[in-house]
Amino acid sequence: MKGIRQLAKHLDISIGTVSRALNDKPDVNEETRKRVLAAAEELGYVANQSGRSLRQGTTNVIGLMIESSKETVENSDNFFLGLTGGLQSVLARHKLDLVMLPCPSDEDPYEYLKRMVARRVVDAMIISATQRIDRRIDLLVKAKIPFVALGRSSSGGNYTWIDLDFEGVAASAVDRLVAKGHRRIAIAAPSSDINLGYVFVDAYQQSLERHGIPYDPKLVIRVKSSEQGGYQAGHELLLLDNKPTAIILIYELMAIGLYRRLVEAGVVPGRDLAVIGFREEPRAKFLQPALTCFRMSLRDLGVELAETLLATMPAFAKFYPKGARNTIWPLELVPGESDAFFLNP
Amino acid sequence: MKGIRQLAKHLDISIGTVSRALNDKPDVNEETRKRVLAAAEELGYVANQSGRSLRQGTTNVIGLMIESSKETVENSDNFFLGLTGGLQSVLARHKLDLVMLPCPSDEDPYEYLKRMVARRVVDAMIISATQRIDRRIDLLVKAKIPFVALGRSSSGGNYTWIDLDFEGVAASAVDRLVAKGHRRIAIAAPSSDINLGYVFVDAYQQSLERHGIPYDPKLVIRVKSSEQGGYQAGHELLLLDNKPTAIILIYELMAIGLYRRLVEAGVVPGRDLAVIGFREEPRAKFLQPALTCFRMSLRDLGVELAETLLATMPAFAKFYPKGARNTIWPLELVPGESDAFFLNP
DNA sequence: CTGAAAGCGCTTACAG
DNA sequence: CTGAAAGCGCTTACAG
Repeated sequence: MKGIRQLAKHLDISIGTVSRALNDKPDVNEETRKRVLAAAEELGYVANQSGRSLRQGTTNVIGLMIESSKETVENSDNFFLGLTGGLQSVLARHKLDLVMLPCPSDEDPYEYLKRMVARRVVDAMIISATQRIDRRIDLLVKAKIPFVALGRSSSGGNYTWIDLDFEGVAASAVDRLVAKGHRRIAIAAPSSDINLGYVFVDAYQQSLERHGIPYDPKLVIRVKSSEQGGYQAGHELLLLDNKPTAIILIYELMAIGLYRRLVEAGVVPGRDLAVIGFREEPRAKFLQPALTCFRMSLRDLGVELAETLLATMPAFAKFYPKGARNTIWPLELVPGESDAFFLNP
Repeated sequence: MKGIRQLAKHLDISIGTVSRALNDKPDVNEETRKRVLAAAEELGYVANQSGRSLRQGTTNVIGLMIESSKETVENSDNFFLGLTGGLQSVLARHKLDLVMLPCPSDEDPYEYLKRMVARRVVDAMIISATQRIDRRIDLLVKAKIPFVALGRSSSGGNYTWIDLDFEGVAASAVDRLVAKGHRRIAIAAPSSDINLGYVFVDAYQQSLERHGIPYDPKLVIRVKSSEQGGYQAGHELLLLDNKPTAIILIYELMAIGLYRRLVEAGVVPGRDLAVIGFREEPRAKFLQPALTCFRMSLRDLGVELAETLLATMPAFAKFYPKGARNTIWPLELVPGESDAFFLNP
């Protein structure tokens, strides 16, 4: 089976009718439609996507751009794979397919995205790991490609995004620690220019202020968002003159490295130092003592991302009356033992 | 900037010349080529992929199919993301792009692949997690789509694959344990129909035989390929009447769950029970005592996969004289402490 | 309800 | 070296 032409010839009808039957258009004789569908199934005919795309001006493919830097590969969990389930469950309603576009680590993400967008391989894009200044957003806005960003940014003006509730996490963590008597609370923040670092540190600062605790820049420890970064954070923390009694982590895998460094130094998390981790993570689950952290559903986030994205696409907006919007995605506290103790005054 | 037509008009030359200049064809005036490239860069013109694909009959896209079952999402590490670096470094030589195609968990992988193949969204495919009987392979062979499978299978006859050296791992693990005095060696094997399970158990059996150790089916513990599976394996091992003194794991994350169950039972890995894990994994690195396991480079495997795939593609075979082939990918033993003790006779 | 035809944006023989 | 034209495989007004 080659193309629609052969299928039409085989059925002895025109290609127009075959196309209409296959695409569920009205005004096709039911009998004819059945014959066409049966023959297509039998001969394994499926319309060539390039032909469709060219004619329709739409690819019916949604791209999820992922950055596969060495750091991401070694340290990220399956964050993106976790999103795909929710994304696909929504996209499937509209017969849209999801493809993941891994940006090569030696290619500039901006150039990569530009190329993908210009070639029109997808109808819309999901980007993530937004930077404080992120030219990708300006690019997408300017190219008028529907998109949603997982993460806020200073770039792009009024674009559509969903972001995790870093403010809520920071406030909740600080409140919890202060309630247990902590006043010197450190934070491990990313050394990169990723936007969430700014948001998190700001929120941390404001939370301290609410409790009348002076902000000490020495307690903001800048490290890589990785297990190694967590180890490094532990290391630097131990070198501080006026040691903090608690630390809040901004990235899930940091906890593993941090615990490791603390154990080496004979410091017991949850007894000598209070630790609050970020996102609950299968890999960090077995840490002893159990890590206090925050829970969210990647699947639900995927659903929200997809529905928000579709709301920005002219062809689907009507199904999503909530419209393109900006959403702060909540996380739920999961109390553990890593911050259970009360500080003696 | 819309299409090649506008670009040509802007330059006041024909679209044919524009196309030839952009595609590095010979017989284009150097001056003209420069003008075209400059104008394309300036106006941000990149050829529409659908138009190219339709005309050329090739998409210049390679698909990497990944299955995103709940189990994979929660437990697999970034195995696939780890491959992309190596894959892309080879594909970039030929201006081929890599897309990851995540099969929705509620869709049959066979149907998903069939749809992707029929729509001609990719020129060639990489599949993985091959089953003992895997209809996807028959499908790809029949459809004459170039492909390479990461994993052997009984299906498909003489197809192109790369697979890990499970035989070598099993032999090396058994030899090592026997040398330390072990005679009752258990193995945690996958409960699914994935082909590597068969290969691994067979190799384990043969290795025992070489040492004249009788095969005891009770020592083959079938569990899920996950951290939880490892926990379960530990649990079942502890219930055995005639307990093994050693266990070989077939999946990297099992070690974490196994350790957890052993610790609960007061059984110390590396003292009371010898443990040999499978692939070295960042997440399992911090296990105490350090896990004896096997190392491989995902990046190098990605390179090998890409080069093998290209050898199966008529347009690129000439660059890869080694041709389409079947490769057993070696792993290197990384000695740890988890099996360091000698068994008292 | 169906068919004939146009045209989506490209690349590529072919002619000059 | 360049231009004019055909045609890749579809979908979709348009005519009947």
